[in-house]
Amino acid sequence: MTAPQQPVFRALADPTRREILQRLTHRNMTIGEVAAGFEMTRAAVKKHLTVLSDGGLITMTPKGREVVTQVDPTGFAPIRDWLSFFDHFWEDRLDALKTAIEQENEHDADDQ
Amino acid sequence: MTAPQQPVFRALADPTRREILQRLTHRNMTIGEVAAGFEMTRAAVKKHLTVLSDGGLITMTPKGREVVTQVDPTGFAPIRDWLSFFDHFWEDRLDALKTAIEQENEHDADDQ
DNA sequence: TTGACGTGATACCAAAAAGTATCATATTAA
DNA sequence: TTAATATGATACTTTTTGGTATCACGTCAA
Repeated sequence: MTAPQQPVFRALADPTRREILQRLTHRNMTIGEVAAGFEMTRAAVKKHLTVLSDGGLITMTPKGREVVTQVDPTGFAPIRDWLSFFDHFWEDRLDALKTAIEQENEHDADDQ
Repeated sequence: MTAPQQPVFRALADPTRREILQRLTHRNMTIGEVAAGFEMTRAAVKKHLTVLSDGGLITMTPKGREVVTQVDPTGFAPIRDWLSFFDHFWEDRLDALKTAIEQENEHDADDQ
């Protein structure tokens, strides 16, 4: 169970892709609709969508001759998990700091 | 107050840099010590450290002729903030879904 | 059925990023 | 002081990535 989070971080590294994600939260869109919202070509936008899909952040569902793209909330899990590692770390650090301060205070009391 | 998060996402996009971050949580290290833990050259590792620093994820403090690198917990804030946008979105969506289900149940009761 | 429409796929280009090699500079220790 | 050490800085190579252009294919509508 180790680190297949590269596709997710890769997907989020580009500002256009992050923008696409935000827009898709408002409403699901076909590939053409997403592309219409950007200055670049359809092919470029579709590449971004593929990267987002590879990262598990969106799903692409064929519907007739169109393809509906929508955000997949579960795709964010790997990032959250990775970040939680640091959360635990900070908690432990803070606990240690707290303990140290308490002991320091006890010593101060002893000194008096 | 909008979106200077590109450097952070950029910094996290590379697996070597994420690995460096994790190792730095165990103990602060000089540039040389960090570099010693990887197969690549010092120059390459130092580049990664620069990117991490630009992203605000680590601090680099000169100490004599050495430079001590350490994780900066506050640097993670931009990502968390960005992710929180989606959190709120999901919450709202769930609330809407819950309301819809409740109304659905009321209709069912009416039908009986 | 035929043509327009939405998408898939491929080849190609340019810029950014990852990495190496090399040399310069400052600091520490013998 | 001198030599070893740690880092800074620059130039260069290679790979990845973001982007365009083009054409093929399936689907829908007149």
